[in-house]
Amino acid sequence: MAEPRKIPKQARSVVMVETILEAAARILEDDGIAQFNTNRIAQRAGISVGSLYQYFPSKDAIIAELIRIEHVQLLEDLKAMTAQLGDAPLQIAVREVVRVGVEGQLRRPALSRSLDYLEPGLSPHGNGEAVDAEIRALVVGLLAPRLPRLRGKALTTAAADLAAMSRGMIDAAGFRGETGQAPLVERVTRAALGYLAPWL
Amino acid sequence: MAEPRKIPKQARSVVMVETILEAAARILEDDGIAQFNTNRIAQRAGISVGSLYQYFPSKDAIIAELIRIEHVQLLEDLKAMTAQLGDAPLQIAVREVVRVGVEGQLRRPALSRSLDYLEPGLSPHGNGEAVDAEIRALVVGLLAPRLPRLRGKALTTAAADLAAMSRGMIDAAGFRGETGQAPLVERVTRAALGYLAPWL
DNA sequence: GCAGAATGCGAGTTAATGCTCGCATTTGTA
DNA sequence: TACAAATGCGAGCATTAACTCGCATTCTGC
Repeated sequence: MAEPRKIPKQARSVVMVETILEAAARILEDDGIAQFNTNRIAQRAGISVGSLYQYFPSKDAIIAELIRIEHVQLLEDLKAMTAQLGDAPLQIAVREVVRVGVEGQLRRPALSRSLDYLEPGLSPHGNGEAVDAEIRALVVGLLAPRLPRLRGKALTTAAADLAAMSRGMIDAAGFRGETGQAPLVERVTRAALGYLAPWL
Repeated sequence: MAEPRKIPKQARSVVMVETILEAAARILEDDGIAQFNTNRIAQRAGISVGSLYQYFPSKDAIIAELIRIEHVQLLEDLKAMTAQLGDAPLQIAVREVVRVGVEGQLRRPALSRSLDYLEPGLSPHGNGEAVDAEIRALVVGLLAPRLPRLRGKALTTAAADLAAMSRGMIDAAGFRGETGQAPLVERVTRAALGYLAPWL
């Protein structure tokens, strides 16, 4: 999974990259992982496979880029939320993190679920790792000052557990067709706070 | 995904079915989903593709059977546990359900994760649905008498949420290489009880 | 307007893989 | 032993899909 062969310089090629990614996303949403192939992406995008391979070295690179974009979006949303948070207590902080997560995953539920399922299949050390590390660090940064007794390995484990349980519940809810966000935020928040209770 | 063409009648063919399933499981564990194909399964099982297709009508049928076996095992473990449970309080009941789930998923963590990942890709209405319904009913049957105020839609949603959060956390723990079960059981139980707290 | 760079094309190549089919071998039964 | 049913085989067919490559078109700077 090397870099794209060409880096878009002209406006039309920038548009093309966006068109490819949006077509890929729609195929994951509408047709599912099994139908996700480069020929179909090109067709849906209204371009040729050749053009696709000008900007993405492989099919996996397209998936990786979709995941990266989603994670970057999540990171930005989390940063914006954190800025508003001040020194709010743990209950509020956790609820806000969960809310940002739910909003992000339910924006395009089928797409998010597909990407969650595809993620572990990608090459272990993509360049999206940096973004993920930043997300983990941000969550740890929210928990640590509010739970002084939670530190060391338990702290990173907690961040991983909270992420895993949220993702699991949100994916399942999206799969069941749940669209209302508020009740889901409440449920996930309860579970998360229950998890963290011993350190409160 | 129809029934197998032939139903094993002689001992050797029963052995063959088991050999095929075990080979398929090992490929999922050792080589990953990408390498999971019928030719490789036959090779690893030391039999021919033709023989494989005598007993499984398609590749998906093999996956479905692996999932079904795992779910049947889970159901039996849950039943055995329930029989021992008596009228233990909610905290104990939840911990025991979680423990059975953790033990089941961490018995062969990589396999369970692969199957979790493959499950949604299968044809929607496989015959494994009956087992799943029984599992859900059993969990509901454990929760309902201990949480009288939890009923109706909230009850089934709770069962689904608890399953999703457990699976998410356990899969992630397995992925990180966590092998000790007791700490994981504790963490998942805390989250589950936190989720259920409003109805206590 | 022109040259060259950038972009775009899509038929074709190549490899992987799900699955079939006609035949060979083994097993159960009389 | 004789026979049929059950089981087993694996070369090969058919399809799918990732990816290439030589050529056509469009844009940019001078």
